[in-house]
Amino acid sequence: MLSFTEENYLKAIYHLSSGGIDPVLTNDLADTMKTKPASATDMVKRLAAKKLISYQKYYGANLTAKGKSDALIVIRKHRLWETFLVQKLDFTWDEVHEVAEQLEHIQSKTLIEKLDAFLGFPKTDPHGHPIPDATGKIKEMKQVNLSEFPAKKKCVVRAVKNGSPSFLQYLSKIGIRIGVLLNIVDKIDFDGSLEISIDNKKRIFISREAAENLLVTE
Amino acid sequence: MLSFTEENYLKAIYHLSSGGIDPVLTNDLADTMKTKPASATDMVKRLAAKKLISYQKYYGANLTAKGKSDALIVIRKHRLWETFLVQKLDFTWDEVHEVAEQLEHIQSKTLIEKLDAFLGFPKTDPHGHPIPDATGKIKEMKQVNLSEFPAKKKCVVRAVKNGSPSFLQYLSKIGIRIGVLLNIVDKIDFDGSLEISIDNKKRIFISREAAENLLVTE
DNA sequence: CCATTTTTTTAGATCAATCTAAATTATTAT
DNA sequence: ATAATAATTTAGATTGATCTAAAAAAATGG
Repeated sequence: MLSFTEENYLKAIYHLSSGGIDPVLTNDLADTMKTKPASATDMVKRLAAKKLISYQKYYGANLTAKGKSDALIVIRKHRLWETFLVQKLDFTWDEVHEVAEQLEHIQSKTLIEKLDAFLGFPKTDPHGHPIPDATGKIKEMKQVNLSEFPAKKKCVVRAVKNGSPSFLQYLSKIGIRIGVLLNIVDKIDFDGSLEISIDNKKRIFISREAAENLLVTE
Repeated sequence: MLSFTEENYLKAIYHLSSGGIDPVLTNDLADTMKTKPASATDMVKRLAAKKLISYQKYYGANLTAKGKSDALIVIRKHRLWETFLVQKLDFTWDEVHEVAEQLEHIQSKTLIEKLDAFLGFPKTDPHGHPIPDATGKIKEMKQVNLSEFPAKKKCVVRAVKNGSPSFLQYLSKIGIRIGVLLNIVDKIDFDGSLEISIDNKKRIFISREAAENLLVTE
C-alpha cells in the first residue's frame, strides 16, 4: 500500500510527464510538490525501489505500467470526489480541489465504486477532465486550445487546463462554463488576445493566457 | 491542527472516559489504540502539552473542555460519514466503520456542514448514536440496556452499544434494526439470556451479552 | 573547450510516531 | 508490612518524510 506522499508524487509525475510519456526531472518534481530537490531525489528512489517508476540519476523518472495505473486510480478518485462535491454538495468548481486532494487518499475500492454508481458513472469531472476507469485506464479527448482554434467558427468549451481558483472564478464571472458555445470574432496580433462571443450573445476580450487554458472542440 | 493520530487518541480517550468523566489509564488507551503503553505515554504527554487533556503520571488522563469538543467534532464527522455511506451509497450498517475511520479526518468545515445539509441534518447515525453539533456538543439520550428492561413491556430499539460487524450482521440476520419493537417474553435466570418477540411476531432467544449491547426506550 | 552556472545527488540532521527493554511506581495478597 | 505482581514511565532505537549544506555531474556560453 502506498503512503499519502507516495500517491501524491506518483500523481505529480503523471502530470509532469504528460500522461507517462516524458521523463520527469527532479527539480520540476520538487517544484510541483513544493519541497526541496533533495526530498524529491529520496522519493524517486523509493518509487523506483517499488517498481512504480524507472529512474536514472541526473536523467529523470518515467512511470512504469503499474506506476501509471496507480497514478490514474488516484486521479480517478480525485475526479469522482470533485464531481460529488459539485453535483451533490453544491460546491462551485473553484472550491473543490483542496478537499478532493484529501479525499483521493481514502482507501476503499467499494467506496469509490459505490460513489461512481451514485453519481451515475460520470465521464468527466467539473473541469471537463476525463475520469479514468477502475482499472486505471483513461480516454484522452482530442481537444484543442482555444488559442489554436480558427476564427469565425463555433466551438464548445470542453475543459479547463489550469484549474486554479482564480482562473475558474474569472471564467464564472464572464459566463464561461463547460459546454458553453464560443466564437472567435477577432485575433489581436499584438498580444495574442482574442475577442470572442459567448453563447452567441456577450462579446468580450480574453488574454492569450486565458485562451491557452481553455480546451474546445468543434 | 491535530494529526490523524492525535485525533484518534482524543476520540479513544473520549470513549474510554465515558464522555469525558473518568480518568483514562495508559494501558487501556494503548489497548484500544492497538499500540504499546510506551507509545500511549508519549501521546498523552503531547496532548497534555496542547492542553487537550490534563494528565498526571501513573494516574491517568482527563479531557479538557477543548479536548472534549475536539473529540466530539471528530465523532460528528465519523457519524455523518457513516450516515452518508448507508443512506446514499447503500452500505450496510456493518460495513461503514472502517471507511468512516478514514473519512473522519478530512479537514474542511465547509465539507462537513454541506454534508450535514445534504443528509437533512440527521440526529443519529446508522447505529442509533447521536450526532454532535458543529460546536462539539452532544445530546445524550436516556436509553437503557435491554438486559435491564422489565419483561412483558414493549420497547423500541434505539441504538447498539457494540458496533462490531459480527454483532451487526447477527442483528440483521435475526431481524433487529433501529426502531424495531421488542418485548421480553421471559428472562432465563440460569445465564441471563432472554426470550424476546420482535415486532410482535418472531420469537427468539438472545444471550445476555447481546441484550447488554442493545439500547432501548419505552 | 574549459570556466562558470545550474541541476542533481549525497551526507547528515530533525521530527513525529512508533517500538523494545529496562527502570520505576503502584497494587495486591499473604 | 513486605514481597511479588502489575501498570506505567523512561531511555534509546527505528522509520518515513522532511530539511540544509556540501559534493558531484551536466549544461552553457564566451
